[in-house]
Amino acid sequence: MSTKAERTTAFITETVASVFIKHGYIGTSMSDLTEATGLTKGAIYGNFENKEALALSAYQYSSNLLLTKLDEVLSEENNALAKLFKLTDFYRNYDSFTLSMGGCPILNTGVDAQNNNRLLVAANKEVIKEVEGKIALVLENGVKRNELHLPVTPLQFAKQLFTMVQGAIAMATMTSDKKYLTNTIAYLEVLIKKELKK
Amino acid sequence: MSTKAERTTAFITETVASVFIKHGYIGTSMSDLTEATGLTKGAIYGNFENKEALALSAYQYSSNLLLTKLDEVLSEENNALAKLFKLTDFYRNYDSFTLSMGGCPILNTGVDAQNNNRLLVAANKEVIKEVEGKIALVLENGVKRNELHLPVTPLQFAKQLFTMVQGAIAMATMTSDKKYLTNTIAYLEVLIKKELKK
DNA sequence: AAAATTATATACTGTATGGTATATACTACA
DNA sequence: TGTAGTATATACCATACAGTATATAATTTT
Repeated sequence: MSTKAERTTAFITETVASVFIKHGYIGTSMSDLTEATGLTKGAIYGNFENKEALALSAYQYSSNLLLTKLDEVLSEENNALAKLFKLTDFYRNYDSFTLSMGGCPILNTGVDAQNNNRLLVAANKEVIKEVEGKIALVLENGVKRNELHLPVTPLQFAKQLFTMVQGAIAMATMTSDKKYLTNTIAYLEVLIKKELKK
Repeated sequence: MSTKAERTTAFITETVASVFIKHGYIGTSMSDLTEATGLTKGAIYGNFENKEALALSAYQYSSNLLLTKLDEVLSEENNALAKLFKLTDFYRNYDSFTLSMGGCPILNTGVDAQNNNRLLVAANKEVIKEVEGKIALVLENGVKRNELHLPVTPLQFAKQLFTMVQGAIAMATMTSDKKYLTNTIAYLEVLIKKELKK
């Protein structure tokens, strides 16, 4: 079993993750973090070197939740097309998935940190690559197993798909209107049926 | 001609606009603004009630640059389809258009202000509506003049189009990779030819 | 259970923050 | 050109910021 200290470190990371996503790196103050955790600065600085290290740890925790969930969603089915529809299903209600996270970690961190924190930007780029890679892998295996055909390379199609999803997330976030998500997902499902189905 | 004071007010607004878009509302300090303008706090607070009023004025200036440009782009041609291709042409190099603005005012302000400034969020929602309205109007007139046909309502198609564009902007911004823009625009141009062309 | 170790709380840095009161410099009109 | 009015600069608030030194409390290990 883990030591008390390790559990405290994890507790801080998990607790502040949504605060950083909500208010951004600069927008989050140390007092926001002591308030959220119920701990003091001494406790926080005893577990993390500084605010930036904590923000990075928090981002890794949040993005990992997303990446793990995607793995889970994409492993529910065997057929590539079925996997893709599980994926669209997941993103149709992405707003409720990200509610407890404080928003979409990729979008919020990616935009907020752009001109403020290079480490977070770099980490976010890596996560985007991973997501695209997961989708591309599904497509690639689908082609190999002759379950679908693609108009472009797997990675290219994955990028295009994720771009549309991310656009829907951005619009839904900015307007507080879930319809952007539902409509885009509906469009994507038609697109998958039309373009990929053999 | 305008008075010196009016010109100073305009100068401050125009100068700080990109700073606010780059660093966000909270991420922008008064000293950032005095540095950018070369003026002192006395000058700034003599022209604006507070930081929030200045940020709002700056956002209105930035978003107006975009809205005006869109009007310009959409008035270059008469035919609806030609107008749409002028629009995709514009967004293909949107990154260079927004370079001097400090980024995309809609995306950056929309995401940054989400949990920090209600006024900016409201203003941004309004701008999104206006952009969608402009695109929808082109589509609507195109249908009326029998220049194209639509699978859905003009506003619905406009929203879907803008969502994809905004997704490309978000991805290009977060990854510093322009290909998201060029590829999405290429996709949209094919889509317009396939779906709307009579 | 006691001692050694580690983790957290308290109290405190120096600096930066948004904002203001007032003095000084400039502008615009007579 | 002189002067009233206005705009900007300076000097200053009180507060909040990230971060630290040290004291106290809790946890391990023996």
